[in-house]
Formats: sequence, C-alpha cells, structure tokens
Amino acid sequence: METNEKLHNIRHSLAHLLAMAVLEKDPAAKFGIGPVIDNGFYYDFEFSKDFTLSPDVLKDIQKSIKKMTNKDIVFEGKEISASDAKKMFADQPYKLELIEGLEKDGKDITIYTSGTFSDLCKGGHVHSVKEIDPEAFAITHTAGAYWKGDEKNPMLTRIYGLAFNTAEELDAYLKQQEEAKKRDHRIIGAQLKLFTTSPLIGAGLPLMQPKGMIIRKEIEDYLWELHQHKGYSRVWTPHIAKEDLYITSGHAAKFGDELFRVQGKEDKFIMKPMNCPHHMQIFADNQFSYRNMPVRYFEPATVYRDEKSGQLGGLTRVRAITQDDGHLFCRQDQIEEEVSTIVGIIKEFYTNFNLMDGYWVSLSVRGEDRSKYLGSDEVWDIAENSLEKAAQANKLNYKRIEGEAAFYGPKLDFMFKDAIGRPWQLATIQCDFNLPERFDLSFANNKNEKERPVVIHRAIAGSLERFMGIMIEHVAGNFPLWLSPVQVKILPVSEKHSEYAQKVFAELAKNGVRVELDDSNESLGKRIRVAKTEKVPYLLVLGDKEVEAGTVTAERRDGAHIDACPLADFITQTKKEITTKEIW
RNA sequence: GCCAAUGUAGCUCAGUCGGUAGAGCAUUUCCAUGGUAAGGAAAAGGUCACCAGUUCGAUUCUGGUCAUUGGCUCCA
Repeated sequence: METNEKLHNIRHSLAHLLAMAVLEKDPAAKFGIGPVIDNGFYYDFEFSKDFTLSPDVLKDIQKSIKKMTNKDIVFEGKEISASDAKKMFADQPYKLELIEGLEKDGKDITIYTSGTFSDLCKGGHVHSVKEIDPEAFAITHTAGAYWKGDEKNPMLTRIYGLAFNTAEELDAYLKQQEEAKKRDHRIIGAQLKLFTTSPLIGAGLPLMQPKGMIIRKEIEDYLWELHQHKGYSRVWTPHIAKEDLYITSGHAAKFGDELFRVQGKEDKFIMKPMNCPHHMQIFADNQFSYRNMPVRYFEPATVYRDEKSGQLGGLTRVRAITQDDGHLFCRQDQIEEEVSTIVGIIKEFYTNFNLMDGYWVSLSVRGEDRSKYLGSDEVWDIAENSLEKAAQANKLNYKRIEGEAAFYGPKLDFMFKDAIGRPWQLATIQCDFNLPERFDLSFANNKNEKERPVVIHRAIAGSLERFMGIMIEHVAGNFPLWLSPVQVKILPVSEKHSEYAQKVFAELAKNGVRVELDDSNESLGKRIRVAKTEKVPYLLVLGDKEVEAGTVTAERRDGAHIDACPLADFITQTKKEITTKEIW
C-alpha cells in the first residue's frame, strides 16, 4: 500500500514537472488537468497558435524534466480562497473553470507550488523531486483529448508519460508492451494470412482469407452445435429492409447517422444494423400458443453499422459485424429458466476457449435519464428483476451498472479477460418487453387470450470478427488443434519419400484432418522453419525410418515428440483431440 | 467525427537537400536429394497510396482525398 502511494506521488509530481517543462517551451500555454493513470500520468495543454509540439520538442521536454529531478525542488501546498485562486489563474481559462466548479460544490481550493510554478491541485506529491529516479520515467507520446472528455468542448493536446519506481520496472513494462504487440491480431492475421483489408473495399471491412475462414467457420459451427439441441431453429434474413421497419422498431431514431442507407428505385432501404426486427417478423408470421413457447431463433448474421472512421481497426471494431445472434420469445414466467440455459451455453463456450478465469457480468440497467429508454417503469422493473434473479440463481459474479442498458431493455453483459489480462465485453443477454409491443407480437395464452411475449436477445461470441481477433491475441496465433487452419504438415525428408508422404497425406485427409504436404524444392531445415513460423500444431517428418516401418514421427508445436507411431494410431489420436477440442 | 503521426516491391525497411529508386525475405527458374528453425545461383517484380498545384522537371515541396497507427469521443 505504501509503495503504491509513493508511486502515485511520483507520477503526480511528474505531471507537475511536465507542466513546468512545457511552460519553458511555450510560456503562454494553457493548462488543463494532469492526473495519474495506470503506468504513468498525462497532462492536457492548449498551446499557443504558433507553437508546434514536434517529436524533438517532446524529447527536449523529457530532457528538461530529467534535469529538474537533480534539483531539490520541494512541493508546498496551501489552501487559498476562491477569489485569490481566480486572480492567480486569471490567464488560465481551464483552471478558472475548475475553480468555479470547486467553489460551486463548496470544496476547498488548494494550490501546490514547486519552484516558480504553482498549480491547482489537491495534493499527493513526493517531498522533493530528488526522490524521482530520472531513469524510471519517459515522456512517450501525444494525443488529442477533449476538455473534460466532452466532444463539444475544445480539443487539447495531451502529453503522456510512463513512470515507475525503478528503471527496471520501466524496462519490464516496455518489454511487456513489445510482447503484447507481437500478439496483435492485425500482425498475426497478416503473417498467417488469416484476413486482409483493401482500401478499395473500405475501412472497417476486413476480408477473410481461406485460412481465416476455416477458423471463423469452426467457431460458427461450434456455436450452432451448442444451440441445436436446445430448441433453437436456424433462420435467415436479408441484409436490407425498408426504412419503415426501423422506424417502427425505434432503431432509426436511435441509430441515426450510423445506418447505411440504400436508395432503391422506389423505396428507401437500410442495411440492417441488427436482426431483432427481422426475427420478430418471422415470429409474427405464426399463430403460436402458450404451448409453443419459448420459440427460439438463431442466425449468425452480418449487420452493418457506419461507425465513426477514427473508431475502426483490425477485426475488433468493424463496419460489417457478424453476430451469433439469437432471439427467443417466451412467457414472463419462462425468463429465468431461458436465461439459465443461455448462461450454460456461455459457460461451456468460454471454458472451451480458456477464457472463463476472471470473468464478470454487468447487470446493465437504466440510468437516470429515462428519455433514452423505451417503455414504462413497470415493465423495466420486471425485466431488471428477472435478469437479477437469473444472475443470482446461476451464481454469476455480477455487478449492477447504471445507465448501461440497451434502449429497449436491461442486459447481462459478460466480460472476459484474455491471456494478457485485457477485459473484453463479449456475450450478452438482453431482456426486452418493448419491441414486442412495438410490433404488436402475441401468442394465445391458456385462457385463449392474446398475450404479449417477452423477447430475449442474446449473443454468445458477440461478433465473430471481434471474437476471432481476441482469440488470435489470446493464443498468440497458436490455435488449438480443432481451430488450426492447417492441423498437420507433412515434410518428406527427400524426393525418395514423396510416395509414402502422399499416402500419409491421403489417409489423413480422408479422415477429415486438415493436412498439408510440403515437398517443395527446399532443404528440410528450411521447410521445418517455414512450418514453425506457420504455427502448425503437428509436424510429420517422414524419411527412411518411417517408410520402412510404416510409421510417422511427429513433433507437436509445444515441443512434445511422438516417435515411431503407427499411422493408424496417429490418425485416431488426432481425430479424438479434434472432436474433444483439446487444449495443450 | 476530432487531435496527431505514417504511407517507397507481396512483407520488413533503406534512399532521393527536386533530375522517375535499392536491400533482405517472399515469388519464378536452374543446380543441390537434404533427418528437425534459412543450401547455392539467376531472373522477375515499383505511376515511390491517389488527385490536384508550384516547377523546365515532383516519389521528394504545397493542398486535398483515401488508408493505417496512437489517443479522445462513441460502441444499441
């Protein structure tokens, strides 16, 4: 705890020093705020019009901060009146705004002085900047950031810095960042030829290469496998629909300029941004009774959203999103059981991908601004309570989060942590009393009256693109056998062994193993190297020994060896590992 | 969308203070028939992202567009 506090103080003090250094370069700079963040600190500035913050200037700033840490600069704090503070920061509009805010809230105003520089600040510094190790911090990069995080406000320039107790910790952090970069799904995706992009196709519209498509298809098939015996039916809906559909559903008003619009010869269409209204039309085509409920539809469907350009990247944020979408229509008294079934599917799915450790669930409910949501308080209360009960019944590690609900209903959002600890929102279960109302959906209850069904929206993987991107990074390209685009690669030692290699290849392929044969005109060492960089799970090197004995010699990606294994045994074992989705 | 950086061969990158470009890997062909992480040689490959402007001349300078990256904002 004490070391944490010290580190916090170092980072906070460095933010002050950063401001001091900036002041040397641009005496007329206006100051925003300079808080401590994970791994470091930042400070927001508005620079003079004629000042440019070049990379060289940034280096100079870092140099002058390092010099400061040699001096015995001491932080001294004192409480002052609002009027004094306003005088003191008369030429600092952002500071004035902060002072007025503090004054309004009746809070104390303190300033901290270090050398010739004073800043509005509630404290938490080192005593003297000499305590800061000049080798344990770095000014890293700049970015634009809206004042107070509101895009209506002016954009300031944010300077980021890293800071740790020791130079070793800084080094370790930088190394870890490098490791994370090697896992980047955009880099691995290009190396392993999983997907690509083209400026002619457009931003946020990645294309699946054959190898990427194998992974995607396996994930999709697995998802369907988890649903097909639980009462779900596959449906399919077109990619565009008339604008009226989304006016009725309320999505047109909600999504606004994020909708891709398609002008037909006569009608206005919209590229579907979600599938719910479509699935509701499928439901509406039937005369269901209470005996038929729940009715469950499943569709891995691509939807289109015109996300802001600056928001797009890789597979994790795209404009063509394929959801493993499902909607089920049920009676109110069935919600809890249905949610439990879905939770079961989610647990099985994520356990199999080794992602269950450290998960948590957000029970996302309405915020204070009720104008953002459809429907009455009464209906929302029922929906929120049903989800909470289901969360409790399933012993989910959940937290209630205000203001995170969908506009039509509350949700259970599942957060999972990947191999390097980054959290991702993936699965979601949403309870909806409102869209059925808008589309006037009904079934016949046991009194033969029309009753309104509840709709549960749910996605397990969330988006296939995003899930795939996360998986690539989670396993760093080392896919489990069942997901690997190439499961086994055969390398004949020389041309003499080609015939046997062909035979082994044919046997494996016949048994449904994804197998490649590399009999190219390259040295064996070269072909092994290529196979390793492709992260192929099993490598079979076949030479005189194997031909003679009719066996295979395999090396597993993790280094395990299988020597002189009869071909039939290798096939049986590989097939078993594939069907059980074994992870090693 | 906003702030900024970047864009040279399929990939990773040199280079040109304005006179139309080069390496390694990959590709193709030939030689070598190789037992666990790069055998050798040759060839081919570029409208220097795109479009304007300045200039005798632009890959290089200026402006715009597109794309990518890092942030901010957003993510039903």
